[in-house]
Amino acid sequence: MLCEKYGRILNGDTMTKSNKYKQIYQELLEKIHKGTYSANSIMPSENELSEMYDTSRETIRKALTLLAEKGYIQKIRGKGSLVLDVSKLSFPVSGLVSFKELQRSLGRESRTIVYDFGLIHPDPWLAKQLGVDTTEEVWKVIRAREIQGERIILDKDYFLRKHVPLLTKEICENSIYEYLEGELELAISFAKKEIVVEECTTEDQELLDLHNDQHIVVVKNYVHLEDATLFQYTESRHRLDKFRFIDFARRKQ
Amino acid sequence: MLCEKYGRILNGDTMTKSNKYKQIYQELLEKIHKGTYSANSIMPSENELSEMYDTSRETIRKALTLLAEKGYIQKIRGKGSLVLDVSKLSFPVSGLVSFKELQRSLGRESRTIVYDFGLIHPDPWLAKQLGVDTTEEVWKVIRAREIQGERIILDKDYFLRKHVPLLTKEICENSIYEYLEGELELAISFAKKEIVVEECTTEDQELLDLHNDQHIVVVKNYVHLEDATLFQYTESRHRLDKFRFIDFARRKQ
DNA sequence: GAGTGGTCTAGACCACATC
DNA sequence: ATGTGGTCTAGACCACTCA
Repeated sequence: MLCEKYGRILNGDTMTKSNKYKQIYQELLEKIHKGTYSANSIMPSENELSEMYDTSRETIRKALTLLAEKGYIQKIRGKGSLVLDVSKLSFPVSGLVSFKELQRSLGRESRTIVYDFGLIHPDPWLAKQLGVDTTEEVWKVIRAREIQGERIILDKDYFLRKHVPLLTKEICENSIYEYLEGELELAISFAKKEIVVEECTTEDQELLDLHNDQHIVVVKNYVHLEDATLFQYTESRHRLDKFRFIDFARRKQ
Repeated sequence: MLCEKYGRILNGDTMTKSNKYKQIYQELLEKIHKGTYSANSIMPSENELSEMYDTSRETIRKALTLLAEKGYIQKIRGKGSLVLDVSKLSFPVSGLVSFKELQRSLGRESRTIVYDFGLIHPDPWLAKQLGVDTTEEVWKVIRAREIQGERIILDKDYFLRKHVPLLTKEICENSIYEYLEGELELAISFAKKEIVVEECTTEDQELLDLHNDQHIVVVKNYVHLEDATLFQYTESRHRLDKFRFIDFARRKQ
């Protein structure tokens, strides 16, 4: 039975947490990607799945709810769970998607240029954004993202030092998020994102390859930890013609 | 006990569905807004709530999960459910927010100008967007949204006639969404939103009050019904300086 | 009428935080 | 040691779809 497999995975060396419904979610997702459960067909019912995975129906439902929230299936009452067309949804979705993930999924050549990097004391505006006072120590990182030879995105990151003791230029050249989640195991919980269009600053013009654009798309990110404290403020400044944002919203309530 | 109250509400004339956890969600939300559960304090525990509402803990958890997904509380393991600062989250969040809701929440004077309205057969491009062929009948609605005397947003809506038999100019001048959900009780299920910046068309320049802008922010919306069929495609074209998008993303998995 | 997903229950054990 | 939220179970009834 499949349950044995989960047992082994869960109790193996690499896994730290048991999470049957997440394991089942991963397995089902694989089957959708491989076409075992093909687009526009109905998946096995919740009762069938709970037998197949030797678990309770509520646990299967948690796994299916995850799939539905991420847009892989659509549950239809009285009929079953419809597998949606994955190929149409492969683009990463709103939320905490990092630059590296984005590039990987698009398969493009990219490079990161670190312009500025160090510890500062925030000015009053930044202190307010971060919800601290101006005596706090803050990491400041200014990076340009180069895609196919053009500097497209200017990322300005500010982290609270008390949450991130050490940061190096090498880390900034790769993915800060990967470092934070992988090395520090910081628990990023939720983020507020705000998208507006602003007029270009001289900094934008110096650090990016703009084509006489007057404007720039600014994505502001406020990232919170699991205890609900704010620990990062980021501005991601995108050239107009290369900006794209996709959001997959599911009706709640 | 409170449960009696729910019993009455649920079995009353106006309610059609019993949904204990949604009722509890509404009650708790009210208490948060009223300050009974104040910002930065810990709510009653799940066990306490399940006694208070005379229900099982899993049902309380469903209500709390709703609150957390919408950003009103933050659950912290071992500690409790932290009430977040509602005043900072009052702006409508990503998803299926209609123009009317948005204006209402901002309290601004606004007007809708219907430029074009009628039944068409889609051209090949639109047919592809909607996932039908060119023989299908489609409602086409072109509206400008005027805020404080300036035409800021150009909305281009396309609905499949087979899902929306009747549409009038009056409905378009108000909220189509309210009509669809209120009158037709259409079950809108999920939407994909895409935000890009495009060059202005002559149509944009004619129908909006642009200030020599070369570009315009385009929000493309693909709206699906509960049976996963696509039934609406919308383009919302915003003047650069008035565009704002807010997204509240919660970490999943 | 049989099968589906949606809701609900009354337990249970766990990891974690606090005292 | 106690209390918290996170997970899981084995039932149950409901509204809905479809033959």
